[in-house]
Amino acid sequence: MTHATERLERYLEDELGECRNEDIERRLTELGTLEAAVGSPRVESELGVLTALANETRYTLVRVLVSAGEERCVCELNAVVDITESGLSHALSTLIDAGLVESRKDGRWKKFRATNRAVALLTVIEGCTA
Amino acid sequence: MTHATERLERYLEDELGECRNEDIERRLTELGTLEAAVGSPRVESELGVLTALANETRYTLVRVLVSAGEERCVCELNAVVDITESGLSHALSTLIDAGLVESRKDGRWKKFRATNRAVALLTVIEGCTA
DNA sequence: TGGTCAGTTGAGTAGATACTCAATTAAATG
DNA sequence: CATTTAATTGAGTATCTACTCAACTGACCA
Repeated sequence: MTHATERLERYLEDELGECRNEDIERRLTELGTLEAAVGSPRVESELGVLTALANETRYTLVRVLVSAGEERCVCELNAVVDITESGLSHALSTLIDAGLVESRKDGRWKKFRATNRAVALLTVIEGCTA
Repeated sequence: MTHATERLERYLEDELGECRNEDIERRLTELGTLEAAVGSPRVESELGVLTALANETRYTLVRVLVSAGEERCVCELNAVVDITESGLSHALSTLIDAGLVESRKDGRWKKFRATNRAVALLTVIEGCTA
């Protein structure tokens, strides 16, 4: 029995008054169920969205696009983040992969707009953060 | 005039038909307003929450605590993430700093529970992710 | 059709991050 | 009071990430 399981055993003794092997196994199963409640490809996708947003440059871009409420050209976005053209392109591509922005070619310019997903997320984040 | 501003000038010429200096300045101001719409300490706090969630270990912990719906002991959480006791403690401390979990000492055990903020965020993330 | 321009791509790198290990704290217990 | 135990802290490190630079693609225009 591992160190961690021994500790869980002592904890269950405290909580339940006694602790048989089946009590430990039941609790471990229960915890495993909570963890696996949603499929792992889904968690991967959720983590992808979170990591895309969890960066000052990208978060600023999404915020600007969401509050603009309409599409903006790369050359306009270049004015709001202190980064090279190349870095901006990398950032926007990450955001597209995460489904947070969409893009469209317009003549010689390329325009980006926030997706519904981005709007929903930013609304809640702003709403529930102190 | 910088390279970036020259490009914005050409873009505005395309968009507006003509472009005087005041047109460029107006657009730059408008973009700056979008960016600064919310104070920077607030953005910092939002980014803090996002970076806390944007990690597989911590995201799993929050998900387990949210779906458990009640407090869980460190020794139980140890069973759902493949990490040392020390690593788990670091992770939980990051989550507390971000206001995503709360803790309480109970005898010799320490119990953690998800905050309302965590519940709200996870609900939206799960809801709007494919 | 050669040049310019908007934007992308990929390699390289400095700095950030997520762990582990070892030492430590603080509480319960004998 | 000494020991055990739950959990934390801090230092060290391997890995990851966000950027820059340089080279490139493809569209537009002279």
